Amino acid sequence: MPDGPPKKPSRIQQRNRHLILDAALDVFSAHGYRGATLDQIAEAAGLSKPNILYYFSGKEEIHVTLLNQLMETWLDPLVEMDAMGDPMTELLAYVHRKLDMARDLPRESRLFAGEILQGAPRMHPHLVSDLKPLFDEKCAVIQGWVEEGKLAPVDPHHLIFSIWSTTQHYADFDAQVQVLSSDDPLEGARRYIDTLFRRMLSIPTSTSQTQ
Amino acid sequence: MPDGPPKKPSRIQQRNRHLILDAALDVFSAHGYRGATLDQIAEAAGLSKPNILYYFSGKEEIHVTLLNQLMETWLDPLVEMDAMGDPMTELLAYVHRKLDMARDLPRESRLFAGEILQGAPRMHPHLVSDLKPLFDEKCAVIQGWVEEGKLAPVDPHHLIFSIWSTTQHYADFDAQVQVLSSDDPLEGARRYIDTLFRRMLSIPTSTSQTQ
DNA sequence: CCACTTTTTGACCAATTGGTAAAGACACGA
DNA sequence: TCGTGTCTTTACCAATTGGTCAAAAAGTGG
Repeated sequence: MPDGPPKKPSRIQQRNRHLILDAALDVFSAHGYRGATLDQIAEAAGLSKPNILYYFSGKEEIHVTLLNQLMETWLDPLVEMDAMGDPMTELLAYVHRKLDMARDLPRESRLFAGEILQGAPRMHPHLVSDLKPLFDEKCAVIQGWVEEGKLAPVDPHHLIFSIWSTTQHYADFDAQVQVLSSDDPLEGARRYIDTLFRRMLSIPTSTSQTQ
Repeated sequence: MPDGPPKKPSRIQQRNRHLILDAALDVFSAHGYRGATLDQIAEAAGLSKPNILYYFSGKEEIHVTLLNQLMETWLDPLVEMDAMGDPMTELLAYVHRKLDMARDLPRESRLFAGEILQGAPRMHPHLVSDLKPLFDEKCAVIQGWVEEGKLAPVDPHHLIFSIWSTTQHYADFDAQVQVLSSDDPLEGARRYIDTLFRRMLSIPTSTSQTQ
């Protein structure tokens, strides 16, 4: 059963789909799935509502499309962590890449957070098929580093959880961070988080540690 | 202009208001403010929709009531951190109290997270009037501990942010944590987070540290 | 048992919202 | 210029949803 000619998308299609997805990212990340309306997305995109539905079959397809695109971007920093590199260097570089993402892609971070917060109704399959294998693989890498004595003893699973949570916090809880910070928090965050994981993962130099 | 007799709430009023708020906490934390419907809340509470509106003037009042109640509970662990106690003990006890809350009150954690994620539209005043002063006060306490040499040098603001994010992560991102964990993650989390902040805050024993 | 207050319900409404149908505007190659 | 397929809009639903209202039903004190 042939699929028919795939038909490359026209210039206009590319432009409008991109317009819609960008507008939808704004709206979904600000109000959540249920809180977002097609009218809001249409207005933000500068198109009419039926026109939106000419490019996407419905609200859900827009949301799913965003989530799919996001997954790739989201996993990339972890993918880049190299088992062959220096453990401390690789892990700290990963932390900094995640912090860069919280700074540069806060809408994406909030979209992801909102989806997970509500039980990942649309993303659960992706978590199992894409995230889980990568997560397991990188946990094994870290475990290897620990066993080689290149890192202080640490549970890789929770280490990664804490990297995610501390970095994404600055995007997801921005409203709170803004209230509590006088100057731009991101610079301080960078120094603090670097120190946090450096102290967590450093092998004690010498002397006996208490207990 | 007298306020009239305050009229203590009847037994029935207390019971039904409590039923409604508990049901609303379920629904709001699972679907967010916009995603929740009065019908869902009514069904979860075992009451009819008009009956709900007999006890609360509208959807928003229910939400605001929950948020107000929550604020007290939420700040309590931080309030209990005692400037007179031993710094490391106090901070680690605070971390463990926060982790207890993520375990025992996940609905509350998600309600709070959802509100902040969407820019704290209803809670912003509370953040400024309640959270900010407490936060500043406790930051000063921690700063004092650092200056006394009782803790390793650390930015108190980001330290608290990282305590919040690492602990609440287990409630807010539970859907993700569940996918990635084989056994119950909370026990491992407790050990990991304890170690994380212990290493972060410990004064180096002796010897020179590299760099 | 009776008056009186509190609680509960069924019927209803206006606004919002996701989505459709069909006609019209537009682009573009022959 | 014309015709054909692409894109856009206008007008319109049906369902959902927050909320109202008046009347019925339960409590409650005397």
